[in-house]
Amino acid sequence: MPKWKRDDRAGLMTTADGGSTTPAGRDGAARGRPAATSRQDVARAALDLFARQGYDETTVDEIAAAVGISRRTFFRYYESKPDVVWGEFDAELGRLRDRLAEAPDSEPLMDVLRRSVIATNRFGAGELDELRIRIVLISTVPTLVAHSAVRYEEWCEVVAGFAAGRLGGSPGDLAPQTVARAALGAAMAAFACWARSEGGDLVAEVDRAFRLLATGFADDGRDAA
Amino acid sequence: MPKWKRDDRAGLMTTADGGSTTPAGRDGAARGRPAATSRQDVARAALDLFARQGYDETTVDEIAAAVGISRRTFFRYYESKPDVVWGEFDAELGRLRDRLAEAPDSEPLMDVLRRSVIATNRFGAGELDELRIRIVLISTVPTLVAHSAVRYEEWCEVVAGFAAGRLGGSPGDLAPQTVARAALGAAMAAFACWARSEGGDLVAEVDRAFRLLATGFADDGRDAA
DNA sequence: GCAATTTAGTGCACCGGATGCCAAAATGGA
DNA sequence: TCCATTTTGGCATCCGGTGCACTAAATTGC
Repeated sequence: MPKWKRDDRAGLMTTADGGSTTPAGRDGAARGRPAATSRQDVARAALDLFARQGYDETTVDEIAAAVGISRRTFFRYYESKPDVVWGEFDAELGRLRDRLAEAPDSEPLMDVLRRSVIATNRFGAGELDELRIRIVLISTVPTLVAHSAVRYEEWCEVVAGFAAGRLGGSPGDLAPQTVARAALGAAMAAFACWARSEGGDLVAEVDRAFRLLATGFADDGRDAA
Repeated sequence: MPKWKRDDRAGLMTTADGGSTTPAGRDGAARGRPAATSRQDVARAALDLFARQGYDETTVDEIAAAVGISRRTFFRYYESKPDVVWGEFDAELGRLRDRLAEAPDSEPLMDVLRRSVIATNRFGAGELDELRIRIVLISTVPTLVAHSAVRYEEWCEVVAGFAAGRLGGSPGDLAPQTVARAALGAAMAAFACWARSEGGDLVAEVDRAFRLLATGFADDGRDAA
């Protein structure tokens, strides 16, 4: 039995770098050798290369060279090349989970969902340019589209858990799953549309998409509000 | 303006093996060297191995050995390892496109969608076992979840095209995109639920999911019909 | 000032998927 | 028999990713 390599990436943390081996996970008194760079710096260099020469045309070695670390070290900052584009997704997902949990029971399911998704995606004006680059990459480069699916799966689990609490039954049941995956679809559509267009408003797009979803498409798309 | 460099694997055929380099694409008079095996045989051997020892634990070399071809030849039958699990998806997608196009304008959007998705997924009793294996793999093995996203993207394009025709505007607009991705979500939820449970009815699950979606979730999930 | 400890970085070997290239095999037909 | 045609197969190569052993730099306590 060779048994090289199992997948076993089960251990995901809710907050960014939850005490793992990743460097740059320090705040106060720095003990051992200081980190040569930071996740941010790596991401900046990588995104820059991606924008200039394309994602698939940029090798990990190039990114590593650009920030002055070795290839091996790159993989200590990010688990994989696609992860650079996703950035601090884990933390964001945790915030979404919290918001959903804190919502009052009186508030309708879809309202909570729309409000929470919007709230976890409020970005400052300075962040929007980079966000757009990230989203365009994620939604157009096949390699990234593929990798992203795993992230979306985590997102769906969170939403399905919340929906199951509201609708009854377990998160794996059809209704919560349908709600979760449809909500994901709405969010993806909104983000992609925003990223592709020039001067749009992200929040407005997300809002529209979720209201469309809540109303249902039975009336052939004449949306209220 | 940076160039985003698309992958450019655009050349996908609608019918299985539309004259590409893939072997086994012959029907009548065989001229050159005969193909050593068929896509079906490769798929059977591969799925068998996947079921017994797991997807990630099965290498392409093992599959190739099982059907008695070389590793290199395997990649002529299937573009990639995940593609084996997806099988003849391209053909199915083509049929969906046709059905959507043929639907009468009088029929409501969501009805057409539900009916067409169900129609393209009617399987004989003998095919259900294999289908279940495929779907369980696709929806649980991370590698396959990832790869599948690219296929789903193609599916969404077809549905968005149809929705744009009904709603007006271009397929890239928010409304058609939201419809398409939400529909995809419903379909995925239905398939996954069916595959995980034992004695369920696939058609019934898809029907339920799409009706749920059409109604909208605004009323907190008390579904009609 | 000096070990011990802690943390980060590095080099190397190796795996597995995927691709391009070219030669070898197997067939039908002139 | 020789040729065109088509598939196969081996080989080299690329790239992402991982395990392992080892080195480098900093802090703490003596």
